[in-house]
Amino acid sequence: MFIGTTSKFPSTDNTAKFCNLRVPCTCRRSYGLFADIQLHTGRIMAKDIATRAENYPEWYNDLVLKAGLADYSAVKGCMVIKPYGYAIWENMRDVLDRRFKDTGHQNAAFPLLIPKSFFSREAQHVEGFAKECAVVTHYRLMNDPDGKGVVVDPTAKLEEELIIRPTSETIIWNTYKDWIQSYRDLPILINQWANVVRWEMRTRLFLRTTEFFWQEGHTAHATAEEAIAETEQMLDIYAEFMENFMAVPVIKGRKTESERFAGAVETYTVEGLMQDGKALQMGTSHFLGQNFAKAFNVQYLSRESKLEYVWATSWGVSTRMMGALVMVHGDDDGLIIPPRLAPYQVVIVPIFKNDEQLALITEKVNEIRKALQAQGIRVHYDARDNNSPGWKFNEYELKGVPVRIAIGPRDLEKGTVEVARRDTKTKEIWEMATLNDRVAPLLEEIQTSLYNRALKVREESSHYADDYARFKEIIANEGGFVYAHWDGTAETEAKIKEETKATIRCIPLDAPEEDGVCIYSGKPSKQRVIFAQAY
RNA sequence: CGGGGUGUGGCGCAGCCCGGUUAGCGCGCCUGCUUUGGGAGCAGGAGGCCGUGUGUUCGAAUCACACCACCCCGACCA
Repeated sequence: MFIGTTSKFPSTDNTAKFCNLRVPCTCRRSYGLFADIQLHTGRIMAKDIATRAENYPEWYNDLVLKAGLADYSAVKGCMVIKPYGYAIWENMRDVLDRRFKDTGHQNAAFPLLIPKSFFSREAQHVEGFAKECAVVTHYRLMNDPDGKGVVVDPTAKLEEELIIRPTSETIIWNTYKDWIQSYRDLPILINQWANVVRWEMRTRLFLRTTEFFWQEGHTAHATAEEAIAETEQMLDIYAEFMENFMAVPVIKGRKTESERFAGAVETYTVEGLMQDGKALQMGTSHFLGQNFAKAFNVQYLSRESKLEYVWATSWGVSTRMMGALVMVHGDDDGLIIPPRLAPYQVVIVPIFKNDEQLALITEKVNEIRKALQAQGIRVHYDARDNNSPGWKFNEYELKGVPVRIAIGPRDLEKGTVEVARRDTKTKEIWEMATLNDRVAPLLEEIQTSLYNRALKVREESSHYADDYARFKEIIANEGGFVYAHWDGTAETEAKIKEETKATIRCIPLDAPEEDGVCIYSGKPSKQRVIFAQAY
């Protein structure tokens, strides 16, 4: 399953064999797409989270809020990313940042505020972002002359209004203009980790918020070929990250003209499929051609002493990936964080009756913890005495910690521990002495298993449709990706969107050539594209 | 921007129709004791300008008007 890079964990042939102890009193109904059907027992739900089958959007919200990833803020459309959620984002960020640097990119920081006039330079770009820009018009407040509070000082109106960046192409190209004179200045390979603001009508935690965090890479090249290669390279890095670290299978493809980034010549995308059968665009990489170079007059002298416009790319992934992580792996008991991104890969819960017992257990745990940490495993020991072990078990399941180790007096006597894995909800007893050799392979096994499970769900939710009636039926009833022929026109795409709410997620890069006819217009087509309803 | 909903201790809610003791319940929190191998029990305790403003009234969480905020559903988007 892993494309490319070698595993951070030792490779595993030591597949842990878990006895399949079902937890009594679970009351979650299994979501239909999963094989491990659990019957609803009718008990009141202790965790008080919606099930996926009942109400998927509510389930998603419950998980984000109750697992402590994020919270609503006092500001409409904006959220607070809480420490546990931010820790996952940091792990994502660190992996990607390493990839970027390994491929020659450097980080930099550009202004949050962009002069309004910059936006009018590239026609497509303005059109795409005009409707969702926050505008700064004044620079000073004053005491309200009529009483309490403060008001905007009307005399402090800005000469030129400033836009809070919805993306940074304009300010960056305005800057690159001064950095580039000769082919010797190229390529410029820069990334920035930043927040951006897009004034959306409707928001959803992580998936669509007014302010969000992301990285945006902006590169300048001497040739179109080189810029296209960069665009593809970054798309590959995203896909590799999503599959190997997020354990989310993605499809790489090109966007149709109507779904393309405002100002791009070509937009590449990585598309994931969520458990409810809706698609999520998880990252994009754009070949910008010379559009921004021309708009900002960025030219260089070539080796042949000719003045040429530079070629550009931009690429980004955002905190939206957090939403994918929740929606692809979570179950009715809570999150399931893939080990490679989990802030805590292992949680150790002591079971004790008194301080003396706890002291003995802690002593043992410290040895275990130290040894695991020496292998680079992130271990959390929860010795709080204000929550029962059962409470902690549920809590860490909600938070999606991949592996839980419980140690009690009986274990101390016998030299054992109870090891539970989150993804399968199974437990078994291990010899304490074997932890060192078995935990890392187990984490790797979970990582692989999560990917395979997600891949299976995606495959089971992928359909072929050869006529429009069947197409509509799939979209309406089953959801998922629908591979279908399309005549290549924006009109057809728009009609289908209007009638079914499904859009063309991408024209997959690896799709075979295949003669067919458009499901809508009946006109000839040479390859299938992927339709789905999307977030 | 249209439609709907909700604002009451940290969280979740009841009370509002039909105005009238000290605004109540669950969770959480604090103290103590007993507990701890799948969300412990008992006892005691702390914590509220009932979203904001104006009005009606002897009296407003409750009635009227206005405002504000957030959430959900649609059109727009990563």
